[in-house]
Amino acid sequence: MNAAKATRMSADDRRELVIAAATRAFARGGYAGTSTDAVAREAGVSQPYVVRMFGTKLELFLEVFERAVGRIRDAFAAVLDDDPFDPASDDDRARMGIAYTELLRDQDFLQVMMHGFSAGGVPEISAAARRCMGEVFATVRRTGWDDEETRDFIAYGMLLNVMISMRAHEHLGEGDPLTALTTCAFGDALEMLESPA
Amino acid sequence: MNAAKATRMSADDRRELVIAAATRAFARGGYAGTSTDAVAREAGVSQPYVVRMFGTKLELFLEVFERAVGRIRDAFAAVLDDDPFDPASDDDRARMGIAYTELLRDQDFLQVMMHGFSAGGVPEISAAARRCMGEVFATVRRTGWDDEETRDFIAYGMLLNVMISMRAHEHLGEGDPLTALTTCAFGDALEMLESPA
DNA sequence: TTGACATGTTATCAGTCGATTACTTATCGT
DNA sequence: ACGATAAGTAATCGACTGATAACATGTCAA
Repeated sequence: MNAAKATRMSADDRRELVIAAATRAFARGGYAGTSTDAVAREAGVSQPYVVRMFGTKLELFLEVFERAVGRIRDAFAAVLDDDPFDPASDDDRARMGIAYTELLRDQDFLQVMMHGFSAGGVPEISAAARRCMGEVFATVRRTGWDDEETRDFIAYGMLLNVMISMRAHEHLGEGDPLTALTTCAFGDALEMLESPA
Repeated sequence: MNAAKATRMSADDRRELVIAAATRAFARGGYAGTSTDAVAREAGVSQPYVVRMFGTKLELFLEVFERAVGRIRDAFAAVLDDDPFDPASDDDRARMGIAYTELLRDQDFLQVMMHGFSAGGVPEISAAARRCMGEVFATVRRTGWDDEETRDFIAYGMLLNVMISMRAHEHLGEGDPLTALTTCAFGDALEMLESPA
C-alpha cells in the first residue's frame, strides 16, 4: 500500500505544516514576492486549500510573521526566565548574545522578520511589525539594561539580520570589504551559519 | 496653449524623472510589490515606455537601488572629504551621525535600500546589496575607525532604517514600548522626520 | 520644407495571481 | 454499516503583470 495516498491529517497538524512551509517560502520571496501557490507546493497541498485555511494571503503572512518574531522574542525571554539576570554582568550580556546566535540556525525566521519589518507599504504588516518590535524591545528591556543599551543590542541584531538577508556569509572572499564586515559582525557565530549541525 | 500637451523632454531628463518616480514607488512596495505600471503612473508616462527605457523591471530596480545606496555612501564620503577627520574625536563622530540624520529627510532612499537588503531571494538584487553594503563599509572605514566601531555605526543605521520602514515615527504614543525605542533611537533627529523643512 | 531620428503612446498578449465554487473522499461516532 | 462531518482537490474566474509590436508625433539639421 502506498503511504503517499489516502492518509489524512488533523486540520491543526496540517496547519502547522503549512505555516512551516510558508515560513520557508516567505523567507525567500517576502510577502509580495511569494504566491499562495508557491506556499502550497512547498507544503505539498493544493493552492485553494492554503487560501481557505487562512482566509487570505495577508492573514497567512501575518501568522507566519508573528510566529517568527515571537520565536525570537521567546528566545530572549527564556534567557531571562532560566536564571537570574544581572544587567551589569558581562557574562549575562554574553548569554543574551548567545541566545541570538542560536537563532542563526533558523535563518528563515530572521528573513521573514526582515521582510515584515521592511513592508511599510502594507499597513496591516507594518502595524504588526511595530507591535512585534515593541514586544521584543520590552522583552530585552527586562534584562535591566537601560533604553540605550537595549537599543544598541537590538541594533546589532538588525545588522546581523540584514547581513543574513543579503547572504553575506555565503559570499566570503579575501580582501572583500563586505567580508571584513561579515567576519567582524558574526565572529565565532559564523560557524553557526555554515554547518547547522 | 496647454503645456500638458506636446512639450517633450530629452530622454536623459525623462530618465531621471522616471528614476525619481520609481524610487518613490519602490520605497512603498519593494521590488515584487511594485508594478511597472505603478511606476509609470507615478512618473506620468506610459507603462511600456518605462519598460523599454530600462529593459526589464529588474534593471530598473537595480538602478534605483544602487542610486539610493550611492547617495547614502556619498553623504558619508562628503563628511570625510570636506574636512580632516579624527577617528578619536567625538565631534567628528557626531559629524558622521549628523550626515546620516540629514538622510532622514529622504526616507524613500532608505526604504529602497532596506527593500534591496531584504531581497535575498532575487540573486541579482542580493548581489547588488552585498556590493553596495561593502562600499558603504569601506567608505565609513575611511574615518580611521577600526572594524568594530565602523560595524557599530552601521548597525545603528540599520536600526534606524528598520524603524523608518515600519513607520515607527508616525505612531508615537505614550507608554508604548516602541515609542520608547523610537525616541531613544532617533533622539533630536525625530524632528527631522516630522517636518522635512 | 522635408525627412530622419528621437520621443513617446495605444493595443495587445501570454502568463500568473488570489480567490471562489463545486466536488470528492477519508474518518469516526453511533 | 452508515451517515455526518472534516479534510482535501479540481476546475475555473476576473484581475493584474511584464513585455512586445505597431503606430504616432515632436524636433532639428540640411
